[in-house]
Amino acid sequence: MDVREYIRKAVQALGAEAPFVELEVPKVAEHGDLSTPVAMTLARGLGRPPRAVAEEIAAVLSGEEPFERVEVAGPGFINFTFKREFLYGELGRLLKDPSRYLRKEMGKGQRLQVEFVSANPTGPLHLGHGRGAAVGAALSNLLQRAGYDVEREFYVNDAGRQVRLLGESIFSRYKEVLGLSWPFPQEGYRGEYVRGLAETLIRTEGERFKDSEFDEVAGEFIRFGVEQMLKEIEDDLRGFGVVFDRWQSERALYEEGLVQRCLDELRGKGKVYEKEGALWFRSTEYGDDKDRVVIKSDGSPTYFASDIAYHWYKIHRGFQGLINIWGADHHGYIPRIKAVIRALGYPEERLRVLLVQMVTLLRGGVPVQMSKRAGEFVTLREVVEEVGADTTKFIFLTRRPDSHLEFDIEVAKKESAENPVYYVQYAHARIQSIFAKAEEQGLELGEAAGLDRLKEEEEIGLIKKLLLYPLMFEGAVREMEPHRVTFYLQELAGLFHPYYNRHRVLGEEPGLSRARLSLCRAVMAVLGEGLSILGVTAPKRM
RNA sequence: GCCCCCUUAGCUCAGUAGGAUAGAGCACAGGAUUCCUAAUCCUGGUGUCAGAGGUUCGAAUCCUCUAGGGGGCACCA
Repeated sequence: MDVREYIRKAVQALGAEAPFVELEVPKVAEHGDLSTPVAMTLARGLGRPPRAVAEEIAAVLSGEEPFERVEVAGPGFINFTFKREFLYGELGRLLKDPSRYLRKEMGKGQRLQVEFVSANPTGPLHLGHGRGAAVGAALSNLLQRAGYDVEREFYVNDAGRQVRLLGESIFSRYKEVLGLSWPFPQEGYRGEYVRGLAETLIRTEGERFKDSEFDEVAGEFIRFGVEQMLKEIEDDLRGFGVVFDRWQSERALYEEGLVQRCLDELRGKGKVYEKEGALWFRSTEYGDDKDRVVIKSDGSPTYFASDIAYHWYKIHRGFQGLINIWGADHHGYIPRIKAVIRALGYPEERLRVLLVQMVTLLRGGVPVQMSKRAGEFVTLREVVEEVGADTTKFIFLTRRPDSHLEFDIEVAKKESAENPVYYVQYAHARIQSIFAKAEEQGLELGEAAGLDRLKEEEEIGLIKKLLLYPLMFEGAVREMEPHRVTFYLQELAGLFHPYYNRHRVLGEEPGLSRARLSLCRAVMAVLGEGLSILGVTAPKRM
């Protein structure tokens, strides 16, 4: 239903140009099925009153095939009402090839990389990581359906201080379990899982590190810890239904000389310089507050060094767009990384950073106390086990990522009967069940036919909503906002359930039943498509 | 001190690229099932869009200031 094309042509007939034709669904039914304020936007440039421009555009459009009525209203809106035959025709197209109708080609095979979660492999994933995972996965799915070639990547910070602290924490527990002692590192990881790791190590490696100093065996402890934690993280993510295409190790960036090569390139471009024994990156040249240290005066690299190399490497791997999904606490880091992109000679739009805000965990309205230092926190795994992956994801995806989220475990569970996710899934399951019944009754499903039998108000409403999916989809892709899908699905289910209650699909005269089955099939296809974007299951039975 | 994000109904949140009379769910009250799944449906009302200025035909949306909440400002990661 590309109404935009009609409008664009009509605008051109006036000798004007509309780079983007805004379309909206009017809040009031009297304003038609769809509306555009384009005349008002153009009026200024044309130096003419908005209503006059609107009248002229409307005059051109009123002859076009899809429209029953084209009206000018208010300050200069153009309101469209579709012909029934047009709606049936579009529904037929949707049914004929749902994925073609529902997945608008926007990416043209452009390669995009979405990097998300990227939690330090020093502990289990917590709920905040879960939010990033849900958003990242849904966004990736969304972009993929828009024709982008998407890679999902997890960046593993397996170099540097944090993993060393993990190693030493394990080492200390290792000694402790063996009845020896080793001072626990100041900022070590105090969670119970560290003791578990130490015990595992004793089981597999025995007591052979018993008399060692940490420095002698640091490499082994770090490698072991990282490996175990990564395994656990990957498991947790799988349990959450989130899978990555690629895991990029930070350590590998060093080992393969990529950090060095990248810094050399920057040096060649004059973007880094030596001062006071350290190597600095000229980020002020790109609007950052101050230049940033890349290599410290003791010769060791900062985190920034590998992050520079990492982004350099991503671009060199041929991605036209990089999307980073970060926790909001990293937002101060954005100007620095953008500066890197520009210093390397690429437009900063090459990188888009989406921030995901913090999650406050509640249980029955009371905040759950978490102490990172003491290693006490509620893990993603625990929440998924208690609440379920579908519900957890759905809750994450019913909020804008950049606003704080209160996640009340009790509410998420208690609501389970009236939880939004079930509301949507239930619509899907109900339709499945109608089909099962129809099959029992030997009713031919076959090709969509007799759609013009759908005359009930609820049916017309459903059809219109279905046909709006592409408009929603396009907006969600453009703005990279998967939560729009979530809201759309709730609205669609909100039209289906009343319809289901008021009208019967089966048991009507066969022609009508077949038409209604077709409508149901379309609703199911759209629900299924949307849920698959969100990574939420579409159950056949509930 | 400087910077970023947030503030919309009792609660949790939407509000699509500046558009018309600001919306859902929850909660609350009452009702619907001999019939395709009652995880459903129907009927009830709710707003100083944090506040004050500004930009314009038009602002919850853009700009400035103020208040409140969160986060960030290292040769930390």
